[in-house]
Amino acid sequence: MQQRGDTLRVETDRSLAEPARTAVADTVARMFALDLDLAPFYTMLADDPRLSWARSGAGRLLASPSVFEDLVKTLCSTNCAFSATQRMVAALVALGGGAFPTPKIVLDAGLSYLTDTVRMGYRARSLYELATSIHDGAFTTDALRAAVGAREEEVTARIGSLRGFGPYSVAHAMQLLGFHRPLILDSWTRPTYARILGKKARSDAAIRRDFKPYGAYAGLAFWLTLTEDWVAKRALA
DNA sequence: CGTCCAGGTCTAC
DNA sequence: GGTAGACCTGGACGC
Repeated sequence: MQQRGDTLRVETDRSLAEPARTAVADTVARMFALDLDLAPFYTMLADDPRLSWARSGAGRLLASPSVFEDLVKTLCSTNCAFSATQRMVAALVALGGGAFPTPKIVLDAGLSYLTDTVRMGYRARSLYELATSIHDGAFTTDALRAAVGAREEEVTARIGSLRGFGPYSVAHAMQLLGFHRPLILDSWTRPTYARILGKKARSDAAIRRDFKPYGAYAGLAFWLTLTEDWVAKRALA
C-alpha cells in the first residue's frame, strides 16, 4: 500500500478478480477508517491551542483487517511489555502461516498450543474463549463497528463481557471500532500525559475531566495529545 | 541468581 | 463500591 497525493494505492502479488477485488478495497478502507468523517472533530479543534495541528488530517487510527485481529492484539498488549506483545502476535501469525489466524485455526491449534508455543500465559484462555464465541456464532464481530450503526453503550457492554477485557482493553478496542469517546488509560498513557502537563502524576478522574469538553471525541483527543510527537517525526521524514 | 514489573484483569473479600 | 493478591511471560536490573 502506498499513498500518492490524496489516493491510496493497493498492490497485490497477483491480479484479483471480483469479488476479491472489492473485498480487498473494502478491507483496506476499514483499516484506514476512510469512511470516517472527522469534520465535526476538526471544527471543534479550530481554536484549540494544544490540538489545532491535528486538523490537517490526523486521527485515523490504523486498524487490522478484522475485528478479531484487533481484539486479539489488544489482549496481547495487557500486563506485559510491548516486546512481549510483538512476540505473541508474531507467534500467532506463524500459526496462521504468514497471515493472522482465523478463529477456527486458533481453535484447531488448541489451548495447549496457545500456552506452550505462542506462550501467551494466562491470556491463552481469553483468546480461546473469544475464538470459540466467534466461531460458534455467539459473538459477531462486524456488527460492533460504529460505521455500521452499532450503539456505543451496547458495544462497550459486549466487549466488556469478554474474558480478559477490562477498562483498558475495552477503551482500546473501542477506538479501533470507531468509537472515539473512551480514554485509553494505562501505564504508558498516564505518565506520558502527566509529563506533557509538567506534573508528577494526574488522577484518572482529572484526566477524564480534562478531556470531557471533547465529548464523543474525548478519547481521540487524549490519544492525539499523547502522540503529537509521533506525527511530527513522520511529517519531517 | 533472585526480584521486579511492563501499554491489566479477575476474584474474593 | 473499593481494594489486595494472584496471574504467565521475559526483559531489566541489583546483588
